[in-house]
Amino acid sequence: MAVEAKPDWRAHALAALERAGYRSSAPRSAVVETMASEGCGVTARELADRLHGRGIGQASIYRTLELLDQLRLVQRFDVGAGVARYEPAFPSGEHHHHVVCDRCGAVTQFEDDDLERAIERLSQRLDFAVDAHDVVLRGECPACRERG
Amino acid sequence: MAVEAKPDWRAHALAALERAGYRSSAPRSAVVETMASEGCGVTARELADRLHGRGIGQASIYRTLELLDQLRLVQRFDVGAGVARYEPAFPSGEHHHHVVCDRCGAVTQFEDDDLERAIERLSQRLDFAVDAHDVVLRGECPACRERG
DNA sequence: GTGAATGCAAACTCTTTGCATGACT
DNA sequence: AGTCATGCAAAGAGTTTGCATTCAC
Repeated sequence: MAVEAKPDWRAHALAALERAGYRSSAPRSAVVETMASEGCGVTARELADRLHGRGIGQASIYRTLELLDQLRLVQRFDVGAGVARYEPAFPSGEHHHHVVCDRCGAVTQFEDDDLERAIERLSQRLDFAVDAHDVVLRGECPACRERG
Repeated sequence: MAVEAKPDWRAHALAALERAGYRSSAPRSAVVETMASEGCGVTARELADRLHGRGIGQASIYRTLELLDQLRLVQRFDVGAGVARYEPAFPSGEHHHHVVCDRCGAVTQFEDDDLERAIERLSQRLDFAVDAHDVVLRGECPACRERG
């Protein structure tokens, strides 16, 4: 738990917010703080549940997440079920994708250069100006497989 | 409009429902019918709006879509915004993925063998027993690009 | 006739918004 | 002081569920 997200996303995010002219406030800091320690695949509701005890309203959570998303400080993704998940995004542009367990809902991440290359080549032959992509794999996680 | 989905998904779907022991009913037929003619990327709400005039309740639409999804007769996917989209699925397993325009929301489909191969290779080195995948690209569609 | 399927409406969940209050610069 | 940002609560949108009724077999 509480493993710090790689380079120091927390500081990066707070600096970016200030640079963009947004005020520093308790809710914003708390969201950044929690996402930095929480890491991958947090939902707004989870953040809200955790931060409500500190007197932070859910509206601020959603507003902060929207803000962070606009500034490209977090990446938003869906694994179905109509709940948005968020995770820290790094300026380097490096990223990963997700595998979801159909039985227990567990979300794990992975990276794959071949996949990235295939998507890049593919993007060039499409009419669209592609600037982002999401890949979600579905299946059974190791734990559920063992359970039969 | 009303272009028939390739091999005859309509007949295939109705037969599969019957074979699985489900009763034939007006709502189920209407959903299959509409999806066959509508094709790619329909939302439950769109179906409901269209079929409500024929005295079909939205609950039946959702229930039928869930059923078709379980039987793998439709593929469900999300392009964000928290709305589920559905489209006919073929037993051959052949499928495609989607590009979404960030500006106007237009959804287009594409296929790519390289991409499929990359995902297959990748799936084998993961702990998960992967049995499905979704890929969503995002960007600007040709029309929006021209508009600047 | 009997049980499955339906339609309606209410309930739920996630997310967004209006507005008065409070906080940062 | 002047705004920007917050919290609360209500409103929205999409989807699910309970239940009496209807329909397929």
